[in-house]
Amino acid sequence: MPRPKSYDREDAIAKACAVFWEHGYQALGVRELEKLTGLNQFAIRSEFGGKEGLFLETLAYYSDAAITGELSPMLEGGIDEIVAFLRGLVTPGSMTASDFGCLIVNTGIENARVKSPRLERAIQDYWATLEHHFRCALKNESDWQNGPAGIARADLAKALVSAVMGIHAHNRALRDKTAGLDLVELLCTTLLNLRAVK
Amino acid sequence: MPRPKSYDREDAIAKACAVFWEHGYQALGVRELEKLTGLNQFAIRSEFGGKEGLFLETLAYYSDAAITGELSPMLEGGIDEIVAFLRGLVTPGSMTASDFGCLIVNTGIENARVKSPRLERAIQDYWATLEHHFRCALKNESDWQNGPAGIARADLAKALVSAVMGIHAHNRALRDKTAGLDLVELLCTTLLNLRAVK
DNA sequence: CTGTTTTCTATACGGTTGCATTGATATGAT
DNA sequence: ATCATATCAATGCAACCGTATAGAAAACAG
Repeated sequence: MPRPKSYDREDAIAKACAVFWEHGYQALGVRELEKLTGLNQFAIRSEFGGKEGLFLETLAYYSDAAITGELSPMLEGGIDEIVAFLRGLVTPGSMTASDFGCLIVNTGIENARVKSPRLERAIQDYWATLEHHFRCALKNESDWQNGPAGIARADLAKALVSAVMGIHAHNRALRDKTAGLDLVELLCTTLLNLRAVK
Repeated sequence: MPRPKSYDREDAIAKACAVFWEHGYQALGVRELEKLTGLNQFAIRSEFGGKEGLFLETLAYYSDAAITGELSPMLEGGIDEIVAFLRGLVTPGSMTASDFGCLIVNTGIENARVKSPRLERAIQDYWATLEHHFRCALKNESDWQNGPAGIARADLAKALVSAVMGIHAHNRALRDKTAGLDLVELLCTTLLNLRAVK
């Protein structure tokens, strides 16, 4: 029987997620990664397939947590659920509000250089999923195809995706998890108005 | 008399700006920087004070170009000028529309790790300037302090700053300078509506 | 042509990168 | 107790990092 592993896999990924979130992918060396996660170098290679492999698992872990924990109410909900999600982005204590922004946003900006196809796909999938959730909530809310001000549902969903990126980017740039608050409230007002005049 | 320099200072900064914009700050090595800008390593040290010095001049160059070339109309203009600026962010051919996003946004996300105080200040100054320009244009437009939907002018200006970050981040993440188009149009609609019911 | 000045090219430096290798170590089965 | 197995800590590797230094090269003054 083999020697037992000195780490808990899930726990290690959670720690890796936190440190990649804060420091970024390229900037974080393997040796620093060891110290911060409690993993040893051999484990990073054999268990995760090196630094990029660990990072990919981290992205999946982060995405799953966000989707099941924060996005999912929008699948069955409406504008109220969109509003709740948006407010969560700038609410201290919420999973999606962080001084370090969003791991996916950060990676999307980094990866324009790294150009890893695997990272690329993880990122695009996440944004497609977010857009899908917005679409669902907007569709659930009503049967309008074109809003009162000529706003198409599909376009509004895409616009919200850009806005979410901006809220996260602002939070990180200012190291303040509430930096994007004004955009959040503007969007909430717009969405609630949209329903009022529906 | 000294040996003449083999480079044009302004031209070198413009090239450095382009490559930092595309590849980021940390990710771009000095040797690669040499090749891409035509500068030699000695010049980077003696003329600009090393890699960070060159990058700071690059940030100043980028900021000045954006402020004088794209932001300034908002100082004397109104909502029309804000709309024109926002549309420029996703209009191919515009200086502020790029597959690589925005140098300041990218740096703001990188610098959460780099933690250089000099970079920090350049970034914060830029966003403060952008917010100021939005404020001016909104103030010029009318004398309302609180918009019809309870939107304060100062809050709207801050919201627009977050939105600009999001548009750039989306453009870069998708390597498509029009990715943020839907948010741009949503904001334009909101702004023009705001004026209509003023 | 010589001397002075500044930039140039080339090389060197210590430190870090991600990954690979090696021999010790810890487990349960036999 | 011995063995098989897989993980561990430690070290080595070539490549790169940003910077520093040294000698060659290019300009003009005298």
